[in-house]
Amino acid sequence: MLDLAILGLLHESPMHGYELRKQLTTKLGAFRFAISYGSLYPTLRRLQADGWITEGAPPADMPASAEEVPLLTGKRGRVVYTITAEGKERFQELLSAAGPETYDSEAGFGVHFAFFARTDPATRLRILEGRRRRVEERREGMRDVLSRAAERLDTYTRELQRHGLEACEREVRWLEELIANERKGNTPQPPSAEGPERSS
Amino acid sequence: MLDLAILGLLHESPMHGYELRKQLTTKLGAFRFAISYGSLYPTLRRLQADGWITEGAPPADMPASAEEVPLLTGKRGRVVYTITAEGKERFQELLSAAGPETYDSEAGFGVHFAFFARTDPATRLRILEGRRRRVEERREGMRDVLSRAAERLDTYTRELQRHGLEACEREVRWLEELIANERKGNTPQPPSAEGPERSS
DNA sequence: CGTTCGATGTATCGGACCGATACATCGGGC
DNA sequence: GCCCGATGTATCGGTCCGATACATCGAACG
Repeated sequence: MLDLAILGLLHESPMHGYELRKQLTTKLGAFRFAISYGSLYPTLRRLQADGWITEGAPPADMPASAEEVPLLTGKRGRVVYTITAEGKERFQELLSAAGPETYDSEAGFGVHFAFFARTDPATRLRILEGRRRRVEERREGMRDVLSRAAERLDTYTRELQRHGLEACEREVRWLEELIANERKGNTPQPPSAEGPERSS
Repeated sequence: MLDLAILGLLHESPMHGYELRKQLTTKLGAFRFAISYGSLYPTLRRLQADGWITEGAPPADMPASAEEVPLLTGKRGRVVYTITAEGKERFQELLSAAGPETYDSEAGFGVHFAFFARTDPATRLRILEGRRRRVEERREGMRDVLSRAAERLDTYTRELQRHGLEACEREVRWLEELIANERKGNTPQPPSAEGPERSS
């Protein structure tokens, strides 16, 4: 899961750890995702041991990134990680492997979703529908609590449930829009201004 | 954090592990919280070693729960955990200790919030404002990404950010309602039907 | 000119927590 | 009589976090 995120970011451009972490928290952080160095560096070393990334700038057979690497590293920069060809294969493999862990955790879904542009349409749909089902289950659970046991809850607990339920309902609606868009054309969000959420 | 949750639930009524876990995921689960047995049982043993809970039914000086315990256990039930007097003190202590870890994690905030009915008003306000500040920071981060780097993101990543931003904005609004209510009267959510969120 | 300070950068350790798993018992359906 | 799903206790390996310790760089300030 962290593997996927790191490989995906390094696929776009080589980076060192610090920058990598920033991108992880900003680009993928929307859906609750913040990785600490205590996870990042061991993972980087493991990815390196498995041959999916290499330490040091691309070894001259990748001149395409010659314009970007210096921007990120200066020359004071320390360890720059670059994805290998095997790493790119591994990335695609992880992208398609959308098991239950993809839907269950916020972070897992967020990371997969962030790389949807490089995911094949069938997998995209599978992930979105799996996620929707998962959130619907959560929603039903909260509805049950609120309808069947509301009088046994104090005001704060009830308000907490109400807010959680509302968040679930919004997410389901969001997912349904995305699924509908996915089924129609491939274009997920046609350039119709920035206010399609005003429909409700 | 898990300590607080367990002590709070056992404060209401003695329970065994299985039931405890169900309550943890339903009552406190609204704000993302699901504990596994791999955390629950070691924590129970630690709480027991520290003298905050005891194994076995309440030792006869607590006849008040005589109606509830059999409902939960039958007589086939195994280990029933009961909070001690020291445990109740510890619970109050943890309730008031609202450090940054209270605002930072979803789970931490959710658990504290669920016990607001037993938290003093000053602490309630402190927690709500701390949480609001935290979510506002997240929100600003996402706004920056969307306004300053939107053209560098693909459609899916942008949509992910947009959805995350919207969720943050909703949560801030929710927190502000709660804070306003907290400042006015103590009654957090007066019985004005169930639709105060339609104001927007 | 030095020096202090915040941003950048690499790295590790203890511990919290998860996910899977193993087992055992109970009530009820077939 | 037998199996099966819900209830119930417990552990283990592994993932990830939070705190921390460093070291370097550019800029601000006296």
